[in-house]
Amino acid sequence: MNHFSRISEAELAVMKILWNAGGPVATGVICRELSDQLSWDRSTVRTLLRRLAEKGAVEEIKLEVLCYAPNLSEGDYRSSQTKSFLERLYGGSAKKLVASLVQSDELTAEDIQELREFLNQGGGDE
Amino acid sequence: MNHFSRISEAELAVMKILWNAGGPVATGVICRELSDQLSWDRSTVRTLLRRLAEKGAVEEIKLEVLCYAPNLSEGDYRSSQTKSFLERLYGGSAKKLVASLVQSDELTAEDIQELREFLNQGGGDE
DNA sequence: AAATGATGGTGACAGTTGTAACCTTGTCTT
DNA sequence: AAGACAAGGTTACAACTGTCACCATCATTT
Repeated sequence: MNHFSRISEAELAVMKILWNAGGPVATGVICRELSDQLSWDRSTVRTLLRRLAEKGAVEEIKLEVLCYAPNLSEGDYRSSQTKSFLERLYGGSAKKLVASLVQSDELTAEDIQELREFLNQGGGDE
Repeated sequence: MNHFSRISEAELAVMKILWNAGGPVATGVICRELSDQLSWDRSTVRTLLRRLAEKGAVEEIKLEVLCYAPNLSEGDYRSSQTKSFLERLYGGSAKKLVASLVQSDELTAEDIQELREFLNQGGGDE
């Protein structure tokens, strides 16, 4: 379930489009969107789509026209990436990560308050 | 200060050794350590060191023998990586990241307990 | 002295990633 | 019909990564 982990930076931008769309999206639509957003060439985007399909990260659907749909959810992807990121940089210590976030001002005082509440009420397991 | 961001996965293992050491570390020491830990060949490790030096991520120091020392701190690296990771996957919302950590089963009960304590005691600001 | 082992220099090679270009065919416009 | 476009197929190419191999030299051991 996580051998999709090898989604590259550029490929991720494509995935985001697919995640935001409800269903399958046509090649042309994806290309135009990324061309607008990031000035990527149609060829470039199609290469990324092809590679994602080869990796199994998206499904290629033949409708009127070629369409693509994600084979993994954004949530699942985020989870697996977060897990490996945590492992790689913080030796798996979520506390260290959060401490780092707090220290670098990525978390506002309100965020922290919210998180406290979140954790103190059923946020955790138990 | 963050054009070092392009440290690869394997290179990171080398950096960790350097970060853990107080001062410059000899090539041989690094190679032996990584050979033990990860069964990497001496050549492999030396290639990584060479590339890190080319990128400016480490300094090559000529003592009795070639030694290496990091050019950026682990903390700085973690910060910059965390920031970009946060941006890429959570649109910059640290709160979402933490919520995701808590919700997914990535954290053990103890992890969560630690986080609670961390946030409840001086963890936050104010 | 010859063999052994550590150190350093350099080259290589396949897989991944970013970034297209070129060509063909079907369709829509004029 | 002829030209302009969109869509799809295929190829390319350089930079980055993971993994070494080969070679020379210097010091140490036998």
